[in-house]
Amino acid sequence: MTEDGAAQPGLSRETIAQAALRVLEREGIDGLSMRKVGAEVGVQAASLYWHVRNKEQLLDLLTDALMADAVPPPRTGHWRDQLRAYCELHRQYLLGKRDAAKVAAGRLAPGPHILRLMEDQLGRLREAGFSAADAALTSHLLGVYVQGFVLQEQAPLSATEAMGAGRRAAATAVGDQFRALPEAEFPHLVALAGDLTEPTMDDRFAFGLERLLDGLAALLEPPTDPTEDRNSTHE
Amino acid sequence: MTEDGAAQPGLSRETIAQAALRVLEREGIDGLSMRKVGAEVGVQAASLYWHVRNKEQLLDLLTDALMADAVPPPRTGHWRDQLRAYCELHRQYLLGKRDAAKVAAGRLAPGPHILRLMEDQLGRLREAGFSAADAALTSHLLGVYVQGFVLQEQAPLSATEAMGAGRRAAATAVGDQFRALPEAEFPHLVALAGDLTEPTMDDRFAFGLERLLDGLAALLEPPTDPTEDRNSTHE
DNA sequence: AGAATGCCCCTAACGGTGTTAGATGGCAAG
DNA sequence: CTTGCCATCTAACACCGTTAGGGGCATTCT
Repeated sequence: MTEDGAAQPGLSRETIAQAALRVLEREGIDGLSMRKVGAEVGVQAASLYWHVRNKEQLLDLLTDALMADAVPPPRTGHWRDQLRAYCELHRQYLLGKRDAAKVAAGRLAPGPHILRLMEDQLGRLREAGFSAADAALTSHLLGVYVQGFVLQEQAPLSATEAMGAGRRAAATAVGDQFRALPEAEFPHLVALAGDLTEPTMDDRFAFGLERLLDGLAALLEPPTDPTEDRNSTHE
Repeated sequence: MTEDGAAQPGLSRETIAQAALRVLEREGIDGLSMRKVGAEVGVQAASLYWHVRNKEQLLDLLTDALMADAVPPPRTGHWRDQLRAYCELHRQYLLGKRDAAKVAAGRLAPGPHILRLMEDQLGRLREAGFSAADAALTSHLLGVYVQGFVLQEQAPLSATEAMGAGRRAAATAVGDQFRALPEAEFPHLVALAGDLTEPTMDDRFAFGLERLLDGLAALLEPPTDPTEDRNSTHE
């Protein structure tokens, strides 16, 4: 009854996820509705419910599809460089897709693509010398950091940014806002207004990442003084 | 015309934010609608738009209100202990309010309560000896970590958990799911299934936090070898 | 061959959503 | 008394996720 006739008769979860990906890129997460995804695959919205329990599950599929074409960094060099490259790549993949972080936010979707990446990362951690328990905890930790960071990075700067000002202009506007606070009550916010707003997102990401890697390195090669408790997890 | 008559004639942004907080606690973020918030303050939904530009701005207000009764830890002891207490408290406050992390996710809402906490935290970082730039970056970093972590922590475990199984039971179910993967393709996921699913959220949070604090400590007291580049930011 | 079964999509509808436009009442100032 | 602003109202629009039930089409069973 549809005018075009669906291209492929086989309408699978995978097809739907890729259609959702296209709609997401075009309309953003607020414009991603079941009706539009249905239209994208040439089908009524209600028909999607044959393949998918509800929208939440579709978003789970979409989250995994976001990582479909992610390829891990080369497996050479120091573990620290590998891990850094891994996290930077993860960030770049999220930034590359519209609203990716918001889609994936607080979603535990162990689909095939995400499992593939986890497996790869765990292998590197084990090779680097981390214990089984530490490797597992570290993998989770890095995932939390990258996701949490990009989520904040992709967020609009409240009222300022949407008005057409660029990211950088918006940042200085926030800086002025900090500087305008009552100095008696917020001395540090006033004094550090520049430091809080000037660093680029790349700077911030690198800073946190290096701190994390330092902390992990300390875990791998414990300090010379054996009396101090570093709260490491031994297997 | 309303049957009860609003308690207070003064209907301010603050009043609305607190009403939204009550609705959030009762219905969760998916049940938080303008109509329900309106009903909570004894007013039609459309009337809220006199005080608030749109729902997004109401959520900004709500995000700040979430931190209204947060009180920073005592200002005594090692900076490391203070910072740890700070992050644990931040996590506890988020966990204490229903869906708090989802509300605050990817939202830059520098309201009065959040500004108060930032100011306090920056002061401690400066006292600990961090440079202005490092203090600013560190504050951002810790915020990202806690928010990102709790966001994941408050997320439902996909299909498993909603069915009535507890958090712990759901975790072991996910563990079995990992163990059931093809061992040739996912050797580490199979081997580390237990390590990945057994740690409690408290364990995971503490692990990441200690790594971060280690990394920050290294930044504060640089290693003896001055040739190595630690990527610290000097002011 | 004919019947039955399941798959996959359809139409129609329900209750709810955010948001806007315009009318309405009350209260303060000129 | 009138003017005008503030704050709320009613009504409506377009859209949302989701469910119920119908029907065609292929395969399989008798």
